[in-house]
Amino acid sequence: MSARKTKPATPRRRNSSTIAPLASTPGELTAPVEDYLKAIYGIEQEGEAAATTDIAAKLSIAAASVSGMVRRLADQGLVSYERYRGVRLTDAGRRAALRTIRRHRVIETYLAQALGYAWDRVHAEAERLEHAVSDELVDRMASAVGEPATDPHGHPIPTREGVIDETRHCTLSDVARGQRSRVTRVSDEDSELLRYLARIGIRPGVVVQLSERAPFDGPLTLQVGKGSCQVGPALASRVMVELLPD
Amino acid sequence: MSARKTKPATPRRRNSSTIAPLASTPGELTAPVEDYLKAIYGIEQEGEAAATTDIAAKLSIAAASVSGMVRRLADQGLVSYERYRGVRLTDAGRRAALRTIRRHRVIETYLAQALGYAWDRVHAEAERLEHAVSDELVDRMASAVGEPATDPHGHPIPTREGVIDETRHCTLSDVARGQRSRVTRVSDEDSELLRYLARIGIRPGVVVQLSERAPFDGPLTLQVGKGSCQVGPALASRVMVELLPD
DNA sequence: CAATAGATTTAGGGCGTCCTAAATCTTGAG
DNA sequence: CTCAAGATTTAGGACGCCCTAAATCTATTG
Repeated sequence: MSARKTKPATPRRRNSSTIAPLASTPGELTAPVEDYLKAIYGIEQEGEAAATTDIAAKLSIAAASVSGMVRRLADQGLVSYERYRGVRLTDAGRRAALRTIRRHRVIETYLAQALGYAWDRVHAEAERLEHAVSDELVDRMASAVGEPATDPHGHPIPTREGVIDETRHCTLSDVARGQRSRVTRVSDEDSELLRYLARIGIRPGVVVQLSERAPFDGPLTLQVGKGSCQVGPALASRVMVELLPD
Repeated sequence: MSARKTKPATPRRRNSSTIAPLASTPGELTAPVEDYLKAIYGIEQEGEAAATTDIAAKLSIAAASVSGMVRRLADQGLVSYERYRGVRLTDAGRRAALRTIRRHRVIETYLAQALGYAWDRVHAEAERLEHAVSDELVDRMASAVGEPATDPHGHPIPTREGVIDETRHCTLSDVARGQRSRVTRVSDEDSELLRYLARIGIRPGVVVQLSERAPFDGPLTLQVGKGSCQVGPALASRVMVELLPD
C-alpha cells in the first residue's frame, strides 16, 4: 500500500491557516482536553509520568487515540512529552487540570448539600457539568455551601488560585491489625461501591479499627462505630485513611 | 523505573455503532442539535416552516451549514422538510426542543433565585448548562425554586411532560396611545438591553401606560410606575405585554 | 414571460476526536 | 546479549459540525 521504507519522521504541520494558539488563554479548552488533563493529573499524583496506556484506561478510549491527542496537548503547551516516554503536565496544564478538578468537586459538594443529591449520584452529574460551568457559577456554588475544603467523598477541593492539598493517604489495605484509623476519602467513581460504603457506615470522618486480616490478601474485619463488618481487598484499597495514635 | 501497571486498555466503545440510531432515544442529542431544535421551534412559533436563512441567522452560522445539519436532523426523525421548502419539527423534534427549553428556563430561574444571579447574566450561563444537566437535576432545581411557571424574563417554562403556554403576546410597539398594559415578557438574549430595562423599571408584571407615540416609528413615551421614559422602537419591540382594560 | 435577486443546496475542505490494524520501540527474562 | 511481550506510535478511516465558493432553484417583477 503505502510506500514506506523507513521512519521518515514527517514533521506534521497542521493548523496551517490559523495563528499559533496562545496556550495561556484559559476557558477555551474542549471537554475532551479537560478530561485528558484531569486524567493525567490523577496519574501523575501516584507515580511517574503518565503512560499512554494508563491515560487510555482511565478515559476508556483506545491507546492509539491517546497518542494523537497527546501531541495536540503538547502543541497547546499543556503537556510535555518525549515519544515513548510518557507525559507530564506543564504549569499551564496543571493549572487547567486543577481548575477542572475544582469545578468538579465544588459541583459535587453543591449538589449534595444544596440540592439533596445522594453521594453516589453526584459524580456522574459533575462529570458533565464541570465542562459547562463558568468560574462565576463555581464561585457562587462554593460560597453557597460555605467554601468547602473537600467534596462529599473527602477529596480536597483546589482553591480558586489552584492550591490543593496533595498529601498522600494510605488505604485500608495498608493498615496493620489492631490499628485505628480515620477515613479521609473514598473513591468516588463507582456508584455501587459508594452505596455499599454508606450502608456499612464508611464515610469520611468515620473512625474504623482493623481487628482482623485474613492471610493471602483475604478479607479484613473492621469495627465501624459499634458494628463490625468484613470487606475484601478491592474495597479496602478504595478507602483512604489516616492512622490514629493508640 | 516505575512499575506502571498495565491494564489492558479495554477499549469499551463509546459511540461507533454503524447502525442508524432509532431517533426516539432522548438524552443523546449533541449540543448543536439541541441548539438547532430550539432555534427551529422559536421560528415556527412565529410563522410558517423555518427557513434555512432564519435558522442560520438565529444560530449565527453560515446558511450552507444549516442545509447539511437539517438533513442529519431529518435522518434522526427530528424534523421533516422538503428541499427548498423549509423545515418543521416532528413530534419527536418538538419534544426534544421543549425539553431543552425547559432546561434552559429552569436553570435561568434557579440561578436568579437560588444563587443571586442578575437577570442579565442568567441567559449565557443557561445556554451552556442546558446541554449538560440531567433531568433529575432540572427537576431538583425546579422544585427548589417552587416549580416556577416562567423564567426571570417572563418566558413560560414547559412542564416535565412538554406542555407549554404558547399564547402570543403583543409588544409595546403594538400598543395604542393611552392604552395601559402589563409587561409579560422581555427578550432575554441581550444583556445590555436587560440592564437598561431594569434601570427604567420594566420587568414582567409591571404596568406601563403608553402616553405618547411619535410618528414615523419614533420613540414612545411611557409611564412606568410614577416615572416616565421614552423608548425607541427597537426596545419596544422586545417588550411583550398584555393589554389592560381601562 | 423572461430575467434576475435572493434563498438554498452542493462541492470541496478543515479541525477535533475517536477507532482498528499495522508498524515500531522498550524492556525484562532468560 | 538476544528476543519476545507489551507499550506506543503511525497509517488510514469515520463522523460531526463548521466554512467558502459555486451551482441551482424559487419567486418577483418589469
